[in-house]
Amino acid sequence: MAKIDDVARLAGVSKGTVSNVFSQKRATSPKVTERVLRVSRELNYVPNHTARSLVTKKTMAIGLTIPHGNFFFSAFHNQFINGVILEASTYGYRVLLDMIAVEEVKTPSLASYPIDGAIVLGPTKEDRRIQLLHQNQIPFVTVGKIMNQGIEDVSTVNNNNDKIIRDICNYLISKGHRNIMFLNAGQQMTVSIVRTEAFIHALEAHQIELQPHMIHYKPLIYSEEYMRYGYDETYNTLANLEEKVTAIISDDDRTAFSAMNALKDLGYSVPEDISLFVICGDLSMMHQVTPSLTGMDLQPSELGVQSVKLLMHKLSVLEGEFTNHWIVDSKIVERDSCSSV
Amino acid sequence: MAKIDDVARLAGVSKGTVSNVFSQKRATSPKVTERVLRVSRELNYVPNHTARSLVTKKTMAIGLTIPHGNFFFSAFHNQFINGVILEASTYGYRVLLDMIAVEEVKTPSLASYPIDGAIVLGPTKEDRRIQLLHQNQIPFVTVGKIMNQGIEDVSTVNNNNDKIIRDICNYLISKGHRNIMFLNAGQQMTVSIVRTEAFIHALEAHQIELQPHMIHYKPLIYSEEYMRYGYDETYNTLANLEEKVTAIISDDDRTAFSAMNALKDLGYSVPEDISLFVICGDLSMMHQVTPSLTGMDLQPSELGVQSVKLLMHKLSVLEGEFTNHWIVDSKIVERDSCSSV
DNA sequence: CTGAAAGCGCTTACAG
DNA sequence: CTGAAAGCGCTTACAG
Repeated sequence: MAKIDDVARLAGVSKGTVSNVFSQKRATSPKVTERVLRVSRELNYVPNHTARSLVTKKTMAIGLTIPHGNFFFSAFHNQFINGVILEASTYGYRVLLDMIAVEEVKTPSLASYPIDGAIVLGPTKEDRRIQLLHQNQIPFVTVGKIMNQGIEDVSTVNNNNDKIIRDICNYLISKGHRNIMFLNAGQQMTVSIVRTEAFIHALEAHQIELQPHMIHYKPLIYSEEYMRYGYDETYNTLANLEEKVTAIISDDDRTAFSAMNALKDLGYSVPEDISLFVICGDLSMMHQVTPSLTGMDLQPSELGVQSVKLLMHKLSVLEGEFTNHWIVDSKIVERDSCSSV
Repeated sequence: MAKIDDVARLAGVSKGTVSNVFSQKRATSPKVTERVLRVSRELNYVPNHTARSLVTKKTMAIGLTIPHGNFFFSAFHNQFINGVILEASTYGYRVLLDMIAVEEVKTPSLASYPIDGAIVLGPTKEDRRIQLLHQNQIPFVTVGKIMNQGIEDVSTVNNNNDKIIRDICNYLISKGHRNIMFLNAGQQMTVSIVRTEAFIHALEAHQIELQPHMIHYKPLIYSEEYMRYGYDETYNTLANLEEKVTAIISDDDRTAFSAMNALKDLGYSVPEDISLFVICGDLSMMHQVTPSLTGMDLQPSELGVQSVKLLMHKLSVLEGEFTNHWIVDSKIVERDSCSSV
């Protein structure tokens, strides 16, 4: 690989000048620019990214930290990541994918983390990733609320999960449902905690008392229960509960399908006997299946874009004012899986 | 951030020694090791990754290049990426996600690409990404066959797509199907080309002549047709074709759902009237829906693991012999969507 | 087992 | 607009 000295020598200029034609930080005369570029092309020269990083102290990469161990990509995450990559590339940033154990204390890494900033997906209570980032003074933004971290003023991009659950509950209650089962996300995620509170409040607002066994949490991904989540909860709850459940709120499409299977085995059909609402599902899945599934549009791609934007502000690559807490809109998309009782 | 000089001074040793206790490349006495480690902890010191990279000429990152523009993560890709990340972390490697335009000639990047090697997902004919990698002398392995690249001896990890299609066809033909429609992947992908050939051969082997309009290709992702792929092809073909289609092979679960919607609108049911086979779908989706979908297990996670292993061999981090072409097994998983005619 | 010194390939004040 | 020189924070022969 040709290096800057080779180009400088052959073009008859100094290294500094070669550097400038590539970085564009100082103007170079047209003649010199053209000559340097030509020589560079001949030698197949391209500035060494690492050497540049060492002096600029920028890696031009952001980390996307995905909770490892209790997580699996869903359509939501796919779209989110698409948004992140596309937006990051706008600023010349690349995306480093990283799974960090949320809880286990691993042996500290042997070297500093080669990123300028990070995006933390799906924070949990007392999330270790956040502690690590904070400790290493790496700017970051979380996608989702943080809790119990003892860190001030963390930048966050998020849906309004409180409002989402209230909207869903009001939607179902307005259709006459009063016995609503909630298949929530994993218990360790802060989003689940927010949702549960909102769920209880929404019911209370309509004088509905929360029945036991009406809120369930997604098991850890590698557990035996994981693959049966949705089915077991639905089957057991509907088979045993005194009061009849008439609506189910499901965290994602997979869980919804699983629940529908249980309903089928119990002899119920959707939406005639039971209404089904999916919070976070693949749009094309949701409308392709029968019945098509009513759900929320969370704008995952927009969440990705906004989290990159916020991070770029923190890294001062984006100028101007910004809010530390950005909310991405969401709205109900009605399809065929919810009906009135 | 503390640097190696600070630690060396405070611990009363040379920088070289500090370097050695962290890199473990040369032994250090217990006393010195302990002292250096203690000081490092006090100063919150961790070796600078970039500085190290500059001299070792290793970034300890591999790139995962995803075709941009005509691509969307599916469950297959999720599991694949999971395999890649997990296996890569075994060797201390991180994964840089990258979407490179497959065809457009973008302005050349302003700096070298900070990866030691790359994995190319879903190669197309005359794939630009492969040319770029080859040109920049970055070791890479493709997941999928390459065609028309003019490059010798490219390392490849792949399913045996020829065998997969033959197996599927034989499976369907053994159930009496002779009019089989094939909803293939995107036309530009090499996998589609291999599959189409195999499809034709499999039919020929049973003296079945390929009817027109029996092979379709997935449109580019941002096209208007994309969202209707599966539905339109199924509807139009079944409504207009003289001979009745009795089985459909679908590239993925999304397309299968789409096709099922068309079948419903046409008054056909699966598997009574039409059999449906999914090549590459989300296992949990496949068995959660009704009817559960018969399909192939492609072992995407294993594909990810093996492509990292092969790349590590090329980077000489893994010793010993290796084959340049690794095939990952696949097998039919029977569920409820295929029946005999 | 340890140290002193050169060097990895750039960028960046500084000077002109 | 350009150049000479120092320096980014490490690792690595070389020597002992």
